[in-house]
Formats: sequence, C-alpha cells, structure tokens
Amino acid sequence: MKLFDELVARGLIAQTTSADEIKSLIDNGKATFYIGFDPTADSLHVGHFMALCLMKRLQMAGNKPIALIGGGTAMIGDPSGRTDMRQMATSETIAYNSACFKKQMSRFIDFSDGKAIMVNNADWLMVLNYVEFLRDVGPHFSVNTMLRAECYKQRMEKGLSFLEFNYMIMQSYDFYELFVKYGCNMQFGGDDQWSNMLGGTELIRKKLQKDAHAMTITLLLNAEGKKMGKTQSGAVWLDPNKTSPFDFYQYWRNVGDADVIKCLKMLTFLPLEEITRMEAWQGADLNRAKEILAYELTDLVHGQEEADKAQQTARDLFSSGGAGTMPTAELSADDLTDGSVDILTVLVKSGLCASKSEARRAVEQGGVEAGGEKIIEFSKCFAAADLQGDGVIIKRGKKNFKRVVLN
RNA sequence: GGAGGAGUUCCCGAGUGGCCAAAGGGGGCAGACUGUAAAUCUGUUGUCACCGACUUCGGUGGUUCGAAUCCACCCUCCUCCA
Repeated sequence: MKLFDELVARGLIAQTTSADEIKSLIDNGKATFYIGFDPTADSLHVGHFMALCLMKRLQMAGNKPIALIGGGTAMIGDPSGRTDMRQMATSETIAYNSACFKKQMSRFIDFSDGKAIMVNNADWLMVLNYVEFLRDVGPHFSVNTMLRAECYKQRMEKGLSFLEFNYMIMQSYDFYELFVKYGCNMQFGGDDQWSNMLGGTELIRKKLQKDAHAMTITLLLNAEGKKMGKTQSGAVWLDPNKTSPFDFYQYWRNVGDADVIKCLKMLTFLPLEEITRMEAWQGADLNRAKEILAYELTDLVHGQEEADKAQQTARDLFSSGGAGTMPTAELSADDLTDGSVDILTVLVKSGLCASKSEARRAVEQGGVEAGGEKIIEFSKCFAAADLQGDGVIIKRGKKNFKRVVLN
C-alpha cells in the first residue's frame, strides 16, 4: 500500500486541498512539506506527537520535512479553537520553549544531511516593516472572507482582538516564505488549522500564480468526542520530567475500549494488517491491545528501555503486587517527627495527595493502603525503620502508587 | 467618546446584609461492580492543629455588631450607539 492510501486507512487525514495531487506528490517522495509548532509550552505533547509521526512517515517515503517553530507567530497567539484570548508569552519564554521543542523533535525526525530542516518564523516575521508588509500582503486578503472562516466566527461572539485576527496572515506568510525559500509545496497541520493553511495556499496562488497544497490531520478524539492526550492535571507531555514514562504508559494502558484500535492506527507504526487482527479481540482481550498500544508509544517516545521498565512495573503492580521499578518518593530525616511520620504527611510528601485535607479524605474513604494493608486511622505512623531499605508501598486509589523510602 | 450589563470556588452557574465555605450541574477524587475499560450506584470535592479555627466571591478603601451581598473609586470583559 502506498503512503497516501495508508494515511487514509489509518484515519489520519481530515481535509485536503486536492487529494489526487497530494497523493502523487507524497507517494513519489516529491513533497517538501512543513508543519508548524507554536512554542507555547516547554514541551511537546501528544497532539504534536501525531504531527511528528506524520512527518516521520513522510520522511521515510522520501519527502522532505520542514519543522517550523512558531517563534514569531507565538508572539501573536492563534485564536483557532479558543474561546478566549491566549495569554501573551514573553520573548524569553518563547525562545526557551523553542529550544526545548528542538531537542525533543530530534528524537523523531532525522535532521542529518539536510534530510529535514528546522526553521523559526521569528527569523523573518520579526524583521518585517509594517507598512511594507501591509502593501505587500494586505491586498491579497479579504476581510470579508476571513470573517467567514470558522475559527473567527466563534470568536466574533466573544470578542477577537486585532492582534489575533492577524494570526492567519502571519501563518499564510510563513507558507509563502517557505515556498519561495525552500520550495515547500505542502503544509500539514491540525484540523483546527485548516483556514490558516488555506490562507497560505491562496497567498501563494495570488502572489506567484503557483499551486501549493494543504492537508490536515484528524484530531485525536475519544469516543465521547473529547480531545485525547489530556488529563485532569493537564496535557500528556513527551518530556519525561513532566510526564514520567510510567504515567505516559499508564495513560495509554487506560484508554477506553472504544478508542484502542483508533489509537493504534493513528499513533503507532504497527502494520495495518496486525491492527486489523486486533479488531477481532473483544471484552477483556482488549486489554492485550491496550498493553501493546501503551508499549509501542512509550517505546517511540522514551525508548525501548523505558518502555520495558514501565510495562514491567505496571504488570508487577496490577497482577502480582510486587515492587518492581515503581516510582519512588524519598523522604528526608527532616520529615520525621520524633523518629516517625504520620500517614497524612507521607501522602502529601510523596505527591499522592495535594493537601493534608485531601489525604484525610482519601483515608476516610478507604482509598489508602500501605504495604498491602488498608489504612483506617489518620494516626497511623511509620517509624524510620519501616522506611529503610525497600521502604513502604503506599497506594492511593487503585492506580496511584509510590514506594516511599527514607533517604 | 456615550449608554447599559457582567466579573462567585477547577468549569458553568445560583446567591442581593446574618440560616454562606456559599444551591444546582459538569468535571475530579474515593468506594461498590469490573477487565488497570465503559456504563451505573454511593460518598466526597478551600485550608489547617478538621467537635473547632482560619482564608475565599475582580482590586482597594468605607458603612455595619456582622458584607459575596450596601457605598466610593479602580481594573477587566461584553452589548448597543458613535
């Protein structure tokens, strides 16, 4: 199966400007394409991961990826898919975030020998002269058309600042710039980027009378229509310091039945035939598929060693109850009073509970176990000796574990 | 620039002098049931030294025995007019 058909079969493609032309370009390795990443956080997350996978797939088929860091556009803030204005980031944070992105991307994309390049739109956007730019680009955009774009429509009700209104123009100009400089003839992006991307193809057509293409990636939604890759505490990050490989693994291990196959198709590089076989699995057997999904993704993002470790830990915890390589929380002697610590302090210090009140509730509701025994008293204490060596395994709820040791 | 309206706990949203740590819903967390899933049911959801105390209703002052609620000024947002 050729690349384009595979992308379709995996459900990755949402919208295209011209399916036939894109197909012939990418199937034959003739595309130079770009994907933009706005450095609004100091780590990439799962949403970006899909884009990176797509880049990788295309690169493997001989196409040339350009990773565009939106150092300039991040100064504006994309209003797409938002109901309120983004907080404006400072130039320093943006520069720092860009550096973080670059590091993470290099794991996935081969940037050697010009097989892929990375650019930062701050390089050309920041030096633009306002009046010149307006005269150069302004005539090609119709405000009437822009206002009809879905992404602005929503914001028209809540209020849209002129600053954000310009985001589409900036992004369109990026595409134009890359087209001229690198012969970039295609742009990919999230489905919420569609109108911004069309802005670029239009601009290229109007200024150069040339064709460029755009294609959007399906947003990864769960069966309830919510964006995946988010937890209560925020996004699922690719940075191991922000989301540990174990937590990352667990996130995917716990996806709903209805979403496993879709995730396997969209996020992993497993052959489609193999995934098709898994579609026959039903009920509890799906757990096997979830394990594969979790392992594959952890492997891709954190490497095989971390994936093995996470899988082993998960198996130990949920089947045999052993300690394994479980996440550890270290207490210091300062945390002890008179040679022991009470359970509430332990829960808070280990990060299992956010506050003593929360810890108290968890105990009250029978959600806390230590060393396999349910804790029913707040007064439960651990002596220094209990925490030495392997320490004590504290369990909060069914899925939150920490091995607590005295440092 | 003018005239109105709004800002409440994670989110939406009630509350217009004490009965308000603040209804209701959503979300989260915990328990039961399960397959580390979903659905359902139950409990819980500001903090702490948790029978009690303390901090919270855009900000700062004020009135009052007592303010989320009344007054003054300020900030932010929305709607209509220009």
